[in-house]
Amino acid sequence: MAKKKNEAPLTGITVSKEEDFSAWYTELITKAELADIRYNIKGFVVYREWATITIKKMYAKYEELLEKNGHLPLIMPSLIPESNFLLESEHVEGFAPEVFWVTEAGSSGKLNEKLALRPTSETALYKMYALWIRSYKDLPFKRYLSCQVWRYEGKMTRPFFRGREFHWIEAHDVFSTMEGAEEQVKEDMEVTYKMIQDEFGIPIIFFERPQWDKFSGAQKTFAADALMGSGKVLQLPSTHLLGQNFAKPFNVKFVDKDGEEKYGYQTCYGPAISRIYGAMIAHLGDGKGLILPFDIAPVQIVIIPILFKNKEQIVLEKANEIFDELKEKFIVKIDDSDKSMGSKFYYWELKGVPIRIEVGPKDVEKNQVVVVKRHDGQKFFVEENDLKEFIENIATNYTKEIKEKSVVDFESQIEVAYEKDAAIEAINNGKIVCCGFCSIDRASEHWAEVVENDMGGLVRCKRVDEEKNEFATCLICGKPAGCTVYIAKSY
RNA sequence: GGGAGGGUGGUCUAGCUUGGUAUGAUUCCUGGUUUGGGACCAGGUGGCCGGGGGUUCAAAUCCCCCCUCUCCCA
Repeated sequence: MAKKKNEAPLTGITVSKEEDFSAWYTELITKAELADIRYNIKGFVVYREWATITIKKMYAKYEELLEKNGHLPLIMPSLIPESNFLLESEHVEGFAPEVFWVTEAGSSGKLNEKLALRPTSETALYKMYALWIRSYKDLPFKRYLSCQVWRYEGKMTRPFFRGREFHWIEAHDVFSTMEGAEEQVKEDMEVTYKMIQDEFGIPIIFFERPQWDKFSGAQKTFAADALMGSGKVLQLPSTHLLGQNFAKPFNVKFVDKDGEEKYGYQTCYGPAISRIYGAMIAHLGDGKGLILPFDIAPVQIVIIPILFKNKEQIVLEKANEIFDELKEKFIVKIDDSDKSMGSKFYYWELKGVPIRIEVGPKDVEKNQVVVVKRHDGQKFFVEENDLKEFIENIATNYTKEIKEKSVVDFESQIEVAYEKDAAIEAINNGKIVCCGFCSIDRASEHWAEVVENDMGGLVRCKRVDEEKNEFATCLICGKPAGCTVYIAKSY
């Protein structure tokens, strides 16, 4: 960050999001008091009150929908014995480099068996699943946990986006057939659209990841990429078809109708709420600070009394009246601190409170108030008698409005490329490239490395919502194309 | 994984080259005057100068190690 010298710190944001995203994001985090990065372990940050309230609400929404879809909650230990962890070899290989290990305890010193701080909970849960699942009548078996996980990230960390500890939900489901598992993957994707796009206002597209980029131990991985504008994408939730890859080593078996013992078919789904929060504030925020969806804002309405000498009393009385009228349905706050009016405006805009109500002496005289919407700055003079209905109306539409504004026209960001040079140019122009590619099997991994090195983009791979294959040859190796893929820069 | 730059009251910082009482602003607290888009006056609180070691009569400053943050590139 380019530090400003000798400048009194204002509460507001001083750099534009478009000109310097990193500096903007850092200022937002600090000044809106979302995270405190002064906790002295690399990659670990403190989530402050304002962020925590919203994150808890996001969890609640997600959990409600998962439970509606038949999931039950669990709380699992955060330590996993090494012997569990080693059972599925591909999984171990993928996660081993990132695991925090607990090797010592108390004054007695070294532990007999080292314990992993869970980087994800498959190897903790499936041991238990093997004990709990007995019959086809137990299936489908759908459980989820809301927890934190630890991964020793080598990449640059950034609050909420990427840390060595993050907060997520993981759902782990078992089915008697492969078809059941495949249906679950589709349900996971629907849930993702509903939450991320409709509730949190972030536009996404699902891709089937290539074999070399899938979840370690999965048969297939489907991952949502958030479209962050300017062609860059950010991976958000992914859902994984595990098939019987884990069921066999963990012995997740059931007795079927025909009396035979069979292995279950599994899926897992992992929305990282902390990262979704980061993506949300980054995507929706503006030069004034946060913009939040209505339901998950820590404060939904702030009432600001404008206090003139000798008229404080009538204004405060009116403000309290309005507060009482709205507090049943909404989270309302009166800011009657002795700061000046203007600095209160800036402060609550920074905090992303969706609705501001101003009450001044003039308003009291006219039996009206001033209502301002945070996300578009629209200002209304509202008759006192109409206020409740007016606010309810804003509340209903607020999130829809910010979603519509934030939906990126995906098609306009795509550029079809038949030549590598054209593709490189398109990537450099901030486009997502659509092109032919040899295949998504491991054999093609080195061609993806070529893409990364020569083009600066990553193969996000096959789009889930289309099945086209219109390219004759692979853009990179020139052999017949096996599929149509998308290539984009990534955060 | 590679590179660059930082860490001094809560925050932003001056001082470091050339070692010698820690600089200013802001926040916060007290009192007063104010208030339709970042108010003002007066007084006050607040520092193991990121941590450890070394050199020195003397270290924020010089040397070594560590921690941590930010940014850029793969």
